[in-house]
Amino acid sequence: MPAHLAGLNVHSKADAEKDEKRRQIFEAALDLFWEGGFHAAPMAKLAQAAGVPVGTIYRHFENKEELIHALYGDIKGQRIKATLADYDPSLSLRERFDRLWRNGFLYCVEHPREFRFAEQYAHSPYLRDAEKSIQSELFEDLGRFFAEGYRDGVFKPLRPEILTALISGPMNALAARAIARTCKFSEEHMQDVIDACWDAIADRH
Amino acid sequence: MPAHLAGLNVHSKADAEKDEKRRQIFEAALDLFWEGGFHAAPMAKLAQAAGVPVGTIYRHFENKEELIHALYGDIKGQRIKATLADYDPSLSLRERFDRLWRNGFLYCVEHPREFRFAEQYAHSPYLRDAEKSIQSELFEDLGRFFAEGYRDGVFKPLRPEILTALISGPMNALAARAIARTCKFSEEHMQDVIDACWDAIADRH
Amino acid sequence: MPAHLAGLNVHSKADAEKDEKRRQIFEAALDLFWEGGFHAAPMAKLAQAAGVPVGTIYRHFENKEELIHALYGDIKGQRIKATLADYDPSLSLRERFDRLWRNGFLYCVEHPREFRFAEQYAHSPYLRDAEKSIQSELFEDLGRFFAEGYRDGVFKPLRPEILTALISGPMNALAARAIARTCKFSEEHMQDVIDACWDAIADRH
Amino acid sequence: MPAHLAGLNVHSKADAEKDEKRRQIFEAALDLFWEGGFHAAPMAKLAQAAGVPVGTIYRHFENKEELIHALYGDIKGQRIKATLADYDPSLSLRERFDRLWRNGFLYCVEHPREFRFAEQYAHSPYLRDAEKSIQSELFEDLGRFFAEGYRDGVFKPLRPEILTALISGPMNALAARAIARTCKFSEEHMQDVIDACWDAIADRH
DNA sequence: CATGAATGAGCGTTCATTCAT
DNA sequence: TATGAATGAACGCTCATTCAT
Repeated sequence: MPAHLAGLNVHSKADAEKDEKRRQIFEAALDLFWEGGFHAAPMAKLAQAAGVPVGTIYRHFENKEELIHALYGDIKGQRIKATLADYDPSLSLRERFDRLWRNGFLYCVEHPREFRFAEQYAHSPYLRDAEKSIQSELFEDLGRFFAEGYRDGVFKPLRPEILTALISGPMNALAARAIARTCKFSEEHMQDVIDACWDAIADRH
Repeated sequence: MPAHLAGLNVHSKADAEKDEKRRQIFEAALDLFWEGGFHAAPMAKLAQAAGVPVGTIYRHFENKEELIHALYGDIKGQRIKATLADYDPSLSLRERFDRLWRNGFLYCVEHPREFRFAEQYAHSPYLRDAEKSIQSELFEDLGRFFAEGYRDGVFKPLRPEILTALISGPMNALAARAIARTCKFSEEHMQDVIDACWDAIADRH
Repeated sequence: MPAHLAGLNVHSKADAEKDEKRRQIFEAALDLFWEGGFHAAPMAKLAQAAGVPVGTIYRHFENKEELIHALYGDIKGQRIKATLADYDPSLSLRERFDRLWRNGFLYCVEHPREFRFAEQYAHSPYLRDAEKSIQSELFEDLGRFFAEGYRDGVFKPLRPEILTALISGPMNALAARAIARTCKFSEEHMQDVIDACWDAIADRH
Repeated sequence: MPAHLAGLNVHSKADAEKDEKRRQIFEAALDLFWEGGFHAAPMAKLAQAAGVPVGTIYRHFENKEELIHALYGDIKGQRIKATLADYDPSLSLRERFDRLWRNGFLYCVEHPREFRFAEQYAHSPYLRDAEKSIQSELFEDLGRFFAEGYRDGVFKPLRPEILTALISGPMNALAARAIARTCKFSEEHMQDVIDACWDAIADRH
């Protein structure tokens, strides 16, 4: 690679290594947090579990708190990405709803460490700074999805926060149960819940 | 009180004082937990805020963890009690549902410290022992309420955990928002949400 | 008992009760010290094990340290008493030696709690005040025993402390082993050791 | 040292520093334990006396108990080493016995802090794990010494534990006295005691 | 006199962060 | 730049002793 183009490269070898370290630290954190919450993870233990020296963590994150915020941001992004993975605007609203719910729920159930951490974080005093870290581009599809539902009179004329609560409230509650009991919901159960959530938000006129 | 009845009194003066201390400690804990979570409340600070010496806390609770478990149990009981405060089996299922939801939601919104603590606890690694602390008598009414709904075909034939998630999921999510924003939902909003939750669980055949 | 003689009674009923309490406390202390040394015995635990209220211990002993000193004095007295139990000045020196050694050793082995406590005490910083608590009358026989041995040229002309060390040194060391291994020395073994100790102190000219 | 041999050095500079710290901590512990036993030495005080921060102690020893065990092991090794310092298999058994006893005794008397600590430890509830820490190689000479004595019929046919008790029992008892009184035994006294111990173990047929 | 709940100084230990190498 | 030993404030908890009842 010519020297004058080096700067254009988004991912140099050094960057790749940096990302790799970051990933390792996140993984180690998820493992330790899963086992015993934020407290069960002293930085030294975290570093060892991640296979990096303690000092290295501080080169990637200003301090423990920032590491936690960053991890939350990362997971939030992943969850949204997974939720929208196969989003197809050409499908009907109802079909899109099904997919979105199913995707979101499956992400939680298939990423228990991530889900549990996010729940813990979201209900802890760390939450404050959270809103900043949303990758807003990902929300565009969701925004259009809601707008369409309102426009066509398919959704009840309730504030978006309320619709969101009617959807993600049950989703999170059931994901937590599914994880705690380590028994996956059957496909049929899941469809029942999706239908129920749809009933909650759909306007029957 | 006649002397010959003194022995029948469940609460002696000493017991009353003990309860009073317990209350003070719980109150101090709620204040400090509200401000900064479990960590922001060292036992010494807690003791000072409660106006008791450190050692006294340990006469009431085996250790910090048990204090937290006990506080959760206490709040859980309060919430259930508040939810069922004016439960009237002679009302229609729908009317009872409205009251239950409203009562539960208002308890959360009117007891933000208690609600936030309970949410934090429920999503933390402390959760494990929680189930034990349920005062099961209080659940009897709720049990009958669900049973009646199933029997009459008013509720969808879904497992009770699912119905519960469809009700308390949105309730908690909205209470958290209401508290965080420190703006109460209007009466009208609340009724909309109750209706939506009813739609989620009600069987339309 | 006529009232005017009450004062002459060394042991009134109250005194007897006092002794009984004292005994209970000593017993509880020996049990707890045996299990885990001085530290494993908080005053509250001690009181509970003794079946008396905490305050009562402080009516019998100024503080924990004095209780320990008193217990040591008590045991020291018991051991000397047991050692001299069947002392008979009319026997030969050698016969008396055998009995003394045997008695002393058996006291240790048969009172492991007392022995272990005394050893622990004697090698701890508590020792300082110990010498005071000897009941000197009991030593008279021993004093005469040694004096006789020196006078008749049966014992080596060494300072009494040295003779004592030559006798009680091995006795304590072996008692400790016997207790730790929970296997009693056989009669034959014991006689061998007594003979060896005698060889150590006896002057062969 | 030539550069190509540097790697062969068992003790790097860092190791040397570590040993130095360890020594400082041991020294401080001996000073404080001498003055008032295990209790008179809170970790903070210990750290200050050793001239290191508290945390540093915990980098060298898992906890206070392990520090005490390690100190005991260290002293035990020193004592054995001192006892065998000039061991010469070509000397007669009796000459070797004299040297061993004298060396052992002098170590105690010349290292009063070490001796007192070891005695305290050996009679405390800590003892349990002690046996592990013996440097067994050092015992080889002693083992051969005893074996030779038995083989040649010089020693009484008693179990080694008994012979040991007959030797070290008086040694420790006298060392404790010598230290407590801070008056050294004269050379003559010491020889008398050595002779007495020899009489205790030697078989006269 | 008898009681045992109350007290709070003091303990052993942890761990986020720094900085000499 | 990379490392991980060093740091010490802060924590949860204990327990000898007191004193109101």
